[in-house]
Amino acid sequence: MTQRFIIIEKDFIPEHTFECGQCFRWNKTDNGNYIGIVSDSVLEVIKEHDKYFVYFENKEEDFIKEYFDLNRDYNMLINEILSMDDKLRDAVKYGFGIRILRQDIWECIISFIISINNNIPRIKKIIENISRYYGKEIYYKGRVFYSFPKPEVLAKASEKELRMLNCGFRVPYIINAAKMIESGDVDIYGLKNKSNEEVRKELMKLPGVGEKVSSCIMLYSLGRFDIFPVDVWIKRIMENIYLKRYESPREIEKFALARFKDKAGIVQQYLYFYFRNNKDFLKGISKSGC
DNA sequence: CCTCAGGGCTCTC
DNA sequence: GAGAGCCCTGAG
Repeated sequence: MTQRFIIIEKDFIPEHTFECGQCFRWNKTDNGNYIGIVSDSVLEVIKEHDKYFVYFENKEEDFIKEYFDLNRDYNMLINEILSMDDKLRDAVKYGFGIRILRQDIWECIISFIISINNNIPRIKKIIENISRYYGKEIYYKGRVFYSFPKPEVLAKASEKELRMLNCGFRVPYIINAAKMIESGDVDIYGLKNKSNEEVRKELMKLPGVGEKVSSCIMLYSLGRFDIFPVDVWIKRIMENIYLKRYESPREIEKFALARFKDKAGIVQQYLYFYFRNNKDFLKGISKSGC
Protein backbone atom coordinates (compact mmCIF):
# COMPACT_ATOMS: atom_id res chain seq x y z
CA MET A 1 0.00 0.00 0.00
CA THR A 2 1.80 3.04 -1.22
CA GLN A 3 1.55 6.09 0.89
CA ARG A 4 2.79 9.34 -0.49
CA PHE A 5 2.92 12.88 0.66
CA ILE A 6 3.47 16.40 -0.43
CA ILE A 7 4.47 19.38 1.63
CA ILE A 8 2.54 22.58 2.08
CA GLU A 9 4.91 25.23 3.32
CA LYS A 10 3.23 28.48 2.49
CA ASP A 11 0.08 30.29 3.52
CA PHE A 12 -1.50 27.30 5.21
CA ILE A 13 -2.84 26.62 8.69
CA PRO A 14 -4.91 23.42 8.82
CA GLU A 15 -7.13 24.54 11.68
CA HIS A 16 -8.08 27.69 9.79
CA THR A 17 -8.66 25.93 6.49
CA PHE A 18 -10.65 23.03 7.90
CA GLU A 19 -12.66 24.92 10.51
CA CYS A 20 -13.72 28.02 8.63
CA GLY A 21 -16.98 26.37 7.62
CA GLN A 22 -16.21 25.48 4.01
CA CYS A 23 -15.90 21.72 4.50
CA PHE A 24 -17.52 19.15 6.75
CA ARG A 25 -15.48 15.96 6.51
CA TRP A 26 -12.21 16.97 8.16
CA ASN A 27 -11.63 16.23 11.82
CA LYS A 28 -8.89 16.94 14.30
CA THR A 29 -7.09 13.89 15.63
CA ASP A 30 -5.91 13.29 19.18
CA ASN A 31 -2.45 14.58 18.40
CA GLY A 32 -3.71 17.79 16.83
CA ASN A 33 -3.35 16.82 13.20
CA TYR A 34 -6.22 16.54 10.72
CA ILE A 35 -7.75 13.62 8.87
CA GLY A 36 -10.39 13.94 6.19
CA ILE A 37 -12.32 12.03 3.57
CA VAL A 38 -11.93 13.54 0.12
CA SER A 39 -13.94 11.90 -2.65
CA ASP A 40 -12.97 8.25 -2.29
CA SER A 41 -9.74 8.71 -0.35
CA VAL A 42 -8.59 9.44 3.16
CA LEU A 43 -6.11 12.28 3.52
CA GLU A 44 -4.03 13.26 6.51
CA VAL A 45 -2.34 16.55 7.21
CA ILE A 46 0.48 16.05 9.68
CA LYS A 47 2.77 18.65 11.15
CA GLU A 48 6.43 17.71 11.35
CA HIS A 49 9.17 20.19 12.12
CA ASP A 50 6.99 23.21 11.38
CA LYS A 51 6.01 21.86 8.00
CA TYR A 52 2.72 20.33 6.94
CA PHE A 53 2.77 16.97 5.16
CA VAL A 54 -0.23 15.68 3.27
CA TYR A 55 -0.39 11.89 3.26
CA PHE A 56 -2.56 10.20 0.69
CA GLU A 57 -3.19 6.96 -1.15
CA ASN A 58 -4.67 6.18 -4.52
CA LYS A 59 -4.44 9.77 -5.72
CA GLU A 60 -2.15 11.69 -8.03
CA GLU A 61 -0.17 14.61 -6.74
CA ASP A 62 -1.98 16.92 -9.10
CA PHE A 63 -5.26 16.05 -7.44
CA ILE A 64 -3.88 17.01 -4.05
CA LYS A 65 -2.41 20.22 -5.39
CA GLU A 66 -5.68 21.22 -6.94
CA TYR A 67 -7.68 20.25 -3.86
CA PHE A 68 -5.54 22.46 -1.63
CA ASP A 69 -5.46 25.20 -4.25
CA LEU A 70 -1.67 25.16 -4.13
CA ASN A 71 -1.20 27.12 -7.34
CA ARG A 72 -2.71 30.23 -5.80
CA ASP A 73 -0.53 32.70 -3.92
CA TYR A 74 -2.58 33.59 -0.86
CA ASN A 75 0.07 35.86 0.53
CA MET A 76 -0.21 38.00 -2.56
CA LEU A 77 -4.01 37.91 -2.32
CA ILE A 78 -3.84 39.14 1.25
CA ASN A 79 -1.55 42.01 0.33
CA GLU A 80 -3.89 43.07 -2.43
CA ILE A 81 -6.89 42.87 -0.10
CA LEU A 82 -5.21 44.97 2.56
CA SER A 83 -4.07 47.54 0.07
CA MET A 84 -7.65 48.15 -1.02
CA ASP A 85 -9.43 47.89 2.34
CA ASP A 86 -7.88 48.54 5.71
CA LYS A 87 -11.04 47.52 7.57
CA LEU A 88 -10.17 43.91 6.82
CA ARG A 89 -6.81 43.99 8.56
CA ASP A 90 -7.82 42.19 11.76
CA ALA A 91 -9.93 39.57 10.02
CA VAL A 92 -7.25 38.78 7.45
CA LYS A 93 -4.58 38.56 10.10
CA TYR A 94 -6.73 36.29 12.23
CA GLY A 95 -7.67 34.00 9.35
CA PHE A 96 -4.23 33.77 7.79
CA GLY A 97 -3.71 30.22 6.58
CA ILE A 98 -7.19 29.69 5.18
CA ARG A 99 -7.09 28.12 1.74
CA ILE A 100 -10.25 27.59 -0.27
CA LEU A 101 -10.47 23.85 -0.90
CA ARG A 102 -11.52 22.67 -4.35
CA GLN A 103 -14.20 20.22 -3.30
CA ASP A 104 -16.11 17.65 -5.29
CA ILE A 105 -19.11 19.44 -6.74
CA TRP A 106 -21.63 16.67 -6.15
CA GLU A 107 -20.75 16.27 -2.49
CA CYS A 108 -20.64 20.04 -2.16
CA ILE A 109 -24.18 20.39 -3.52
CA ILE A 110 -25.66 17.88 -1.10
CA SER A 111 -23.59 19.21 1.79
CA PHE A 112 -24.91 22.72 1.35
CA ILE A 113 -28.46 21.53 0.80
CA ILE A 114 -28.05 19.90 4.20
CA SER A 115 -26.72 23.19 5.55
CA ILE A 116 -30.09 24.89 5.02
CA ASN A 117 -31.37 26.28 8.32
CA ASN A 118 -28.87 24.06 10.13
CA ASN A 119 -25.74 24.40 12.22
CA ILE A 120 -22.26 23.13 11.50
CA PRO A 121 -21.96 20.31 14.09
CA ARG A 122 -25.28 18.89 12.93
CA ILE A 123 -24.39 19.29 9.25
CA LYS A 124 -21.22 17.29 9.86
CA LYS A 125 -23.14 14.62 11.72
CA ILE A 126 -25.75 14.22 8.96
CA ILE A 127 -23.10 13.97 6.22
CA GLU A 128 -21.29 11.38 8.29
CA ASN A 129 -24.55 9.44 8.77
CA ILE A 130 -25.22 9.45 5.03
CA SER A 131 -21.69 8.30 4.24
CA ARG A 132 -21.81 5.47 6.76
CA TYR A 133 -25.16 4.30 5.50
CA TYR A 134 -24.69 4.65 1.74
CA GLY A 135 -20.96 5.15 1.14
CA LYS A 136 -18.21 2.70 0.34
CA GLU A 137 -15.75 1.49 2.93
CA ILE A 138 -12.26 2.94 2.72
CA TYR A 139 -9.52 1.28 4.73
CA TYR A 140 -6.76 3.51 5.94
CA LYS A 141 -4.15 2.54 8.51
CA GLY A 142 -6.34 -0.26 9.76
CA ARG A 143 -9.36 1.96 10.26
CA VAL A 144 -12.59 2.09 8.30
CA PHE A 145 -13.85 5.31 6.75
CA TYR A 146 -16.76 5.90 4.42
CA SER A 147 -16.87 7.78 1.15
CA PHE A 148 -19.75 10.07 0.29
CA PRO A 149 -22.24 8.12 -1.89
CA LYS A 150 -22.55 8.81 -5.64
CA PRO A 151 -25.63 10.47 -7.21
CA GLU A 152 -27.05 7.17 -8.47
CA VAL A 153 -27.04 5.83 -4.91
CA LEU A 154 -28.87 8.76 -3.33
CA ALA A 155 -31.24 8.90 -6.29
CA LYS A 156 -32.48 5.49 -5.20
CA ALA A 157 -32.54 6.25 -1.49
CA SER A 158 -35.85 6.10 0.33
CA GLU A 159 -37.37 9.01 2.22
CA LYS A 160 -37.67 6.86 5.30
CA GLU A 161 -33.96 6.03 5.34
CA LEU A 162 -32.87 9.62 4.92
CA ARG A 163 -35.24 10.76 7.64
CA MET A 164 -33.74 8.14 9.88
CA LEU A 165 -30.37 9.75 9.21
CA ASN A 166 -31.74 13.10 10.47
CA CYS A 167 -32.02 14.93 7.16
CA GLY A 168 -35.45 16.24 8.16
CA PHE A 169 -37.31 18.46 5.71
CA ARG A 170 -34.32 18.31 3.32
CA VAL A 171 -35.06 14.69 2.36
CA PRO A 172 -37.05 15.43 -0.83
CA TYR A 173 -34.48 18.05 -1.86
CA ILE A 174 -31.67 15.51 -1.59
CA ILE A 175 -33.46 12.71 -3.42
CA ASN A 176 -34.79 14.89 -6.21
CA ALA A 177 -31.50 16.73 -6.67
CA ALA A 178 -29.74 13.37 -6.92
CA LYS A 179 -32.28 12.19 -9.49
CA MET A 180 -31.91 15.31 -11.62
CA ILE A 181 -28.13 15.02 -11.59
CA GLU A 182 -28.11 11.29 -12.20
CA SER A 183 -30.48 11.61 -15.15
CA GLY A 184 -28.49 14.46 -16.64
CA ASP A 185 -31.37 16.93 -16.40
CA VAL A 186 -28.95 19.15 -14.56
CA ASP A 187 -25.38 19.03 -15.83
CA ILE A 188 -23.07 19.70 -12.91
CA TYR A 189 -19.93 18.39 -14.58
CA GLY A 190 -19.90 20.76 -17.53
CA LEU A 191 -19.92 24.06 -15.66
CA LYS A 192 -16.24 24.93 -15.82
CA ASN A 193 -16.33 27.21 -18.82
CA LYS A 194 -19.67 28.83 -18.14
CA SER A 195 -20.26 32.28 -16.71
CA ASN A 196 -21.29 32.77 -13.11
CA GLU A 197 -24.81 33.62 -14.20
CA GLU A 198 -25.10 30.48 -16.33
CA VAL A 199 -23.70 28.30 -13.56
CA ARG A 200 -26.07 29.78 -10.98
CA LYS A 201 -29.03 29.26 -13.28
CA GLU A 202 -28.12 25.62 -13.82
CA LEU A 203 -27.50 24.93 -10.12
CA MET A 204 -30.73 26.62 -9.04
CA LYS A 205 -32.72 24.13 -11.10
CA LEU A 206 -31.98 21.79 -8.22
CA PRO A 207 -34.49 21.72 -5.36
CA GLY A 208 -32.99 23.14 -2.18
CA VAL A 209 -30.45 25.19 -4.10
CA GLY A 210 -31.07 28.92 -3.88
CA GLU A 211 -28.83 31.99 -4.09
CA LYS A 212 -26.71 31.25 -1.07
CA VAL A 213 -26.25 27.52 -1.60
CA SER A 214 -25.35 28.04 -5.26
CA SER A 215 -22.81 30.66 -4.22
CA CYS A 216 -21.18 28.22 -1.83
CA ILE A 217 -20.98 25.60 -4.56
CA MET A 218 -19.37 28.06 -6.96
CA LEU A 219 -16.81 29.18 -4.39
CA TYR A 220 -15.96 25.86 -2.77
CA SER A 221 -16.05 23.50 -5.70
CA LEU A 222 -15.47 25.66 -8.76
CA GLY A 223 -12.93 27.99 -7.15
CA ARG A 224 -14.73 31.15 -8.22
CA PHE A 225 -13.46 33.92 -5.99
CA ASP A 226 -15.71 36.56 -7.58
CA ILE A 227 -18.59 35.14 -5.57
CA PHE A 228 -19.77 36.26 -2.13
CA PRO A 229 -22.12 33.87 -0.28
CA VAL A 230 -24.38 35.77 2.11
CA ASP A 231 -25.67 33.82 5.11
CA VAL A 232 -27.14 35.19 8.33
CA TRP A 233 -23.67 35.83 9.78
CA ILE A 234 -22.18 37.52 6.76
CA LYS A 235 -25.33 39.62 6.57
CA ARG A 236 -24.88 40.79 10.15
CA ILE A 237 -21.18 41.36 9.68
CA MET A 238 -21.57 43.42 6.52
CA GLU A 239 -24.40 45.45 8.01
CA ASN A 240 -22.28 46.11 11.06
CA ILE A 241 -18.93 46.86 9.46
CA TYR A 242 -19.81 48.47 6.17
CA LEU A 243 -23.44 49.31 5.52
CA LYS A 244 -24.58 50.55 8.95
CA ARG A 245 -28.12 49.58 8.01
CA TYR A 246 -30.24 46.52 7.34
CA GLU A 247 -30.05 45.31 3.80
CA SER A 248 -31.23 42.35 1.76
CA PRO A 249 -28.80 39.50 1.06
CA ARG A 250 -28.85 40.34 -2.64
CA GLU A 251 -27.88 43.96 -2.03
CA ILE A 252 -25.14 42.85 0.36
CA GLU A 253 -23.72 40.53 -2.25
CA LYS A 254 -23.84 43.31 -4.83
CA PHE A 255 -22.06 45.68 -2.48
CA ALA A 256 -19.38 43.11 -1.63
CA LEU A 257 -18.72 42.20 -5.26
CA ALA A 258 -18.33 45.84 -6.19
CA ARG A 259 -15.94 46.39 -3.31
CA PHE A 260 -13.91 43.18 -3.17
CA LYS A 261 -14.20 42.19 -6.84
CA ASP A 262 -12.30 39.01 -7.75
CA LYS A 263 -11.24 38.51 -4.14
CA ALA A 264 -14.75 38.58 -2.64
CA GLY A 265 -14.83 34.86 -1.97
CA ILE A 266 -11.74 34.74 0.19
CA VAL A 267 -12.71 37.98 1.94
CA GLN A 268 -16.04 36.38 2.82
CA GLN A 269 -14.13 33.49 4.35
CA TYR A 270 -11.91 35.73 6.47
CA LEU A 271 -14.90 37.71 7.69
CA TYR A 272 -16.93 34.63 8.55
CA PHE A 273 -14.08 32.91 10.38
CA TYR A 274 -13.04 35.98 12.31
CA PHE A 275 -16.45 37.12 13.50
CA ARG A 276 -17.82 33.66 14.22
CA ASN A 277 -14.90 33.21 16.59
CA ASN A 278 -15.09 36.73 18.00
CA LYS A 279 -18.79 37.33 18.34
CA ASP A 280 -18.33 40.17 20.81
CA PHE A 281 -17.20 42.43 18.01
CA LEU A 282 -20.71 42.26 16.58
CA LYS A 283 -22.54 43.76 19.52
CA GLY A 284 -24.64 46.68 18.54
CA ILE A 285 -26.33 45.14 15.55
CA SER A 286 -29.58 43.27 15.78
CA LYS A 287 -29.68 39.60 14.94
CA SER A 288 -32.01 39.82 12.03
CA GLY A 289 -34.08 42.24 10.07
CA CYS A 290 -33.66 43.59 6.60
C1' DC B 1 -40.47 23.77 31.22
C1' DC B 2 -40.09 27.17 27.57
C1' DT B 3 -38.13 29.82 23.31
C1' DC B 4 -34.70 30.58 19.88
C1' DA B 5 -31.44 30.07 16.21
C1' DG B 6 -28.66 27.53 13.05
C1' DG B 7 -23.48 28.80 6.58
C1' DG B 8 -32.00 29.16 3.69
C1' DC B 9 -35.39 27.34 0.86
C1' DT B 10 -40.09 26.73 -0.91
C1' DC B 11 -44.71 27.96 -1.17
C1' DT B 12 -48.36 31.20 -0.82
C1' DC B 13 -50.32 35.56 -1.01
C1' DG C 1 -41.56 41.24 -2.46
C1' DA C 2 -42.91 39.75 2.15
C1' DG C 3 -44.01 36.13 5.52
C1' DA C 4 -44.82 31.58 7.51
C1' DG C 5 -43.15 27.09 8.20
C1' DC C 6 -39.73 23.71 8.41
C1' DC C 7 -36.66 18.37 11.11
C1' DC C 8 -33.83 18.58 14.83
C1' DT C 9 -30.65 19.84 18.59
C1' DG C 10 -28.07 22.56 21.89
C1' DA C 11 -28.08 26.98 24.35
C1' DG C 12 -30.16 30.05 27.39
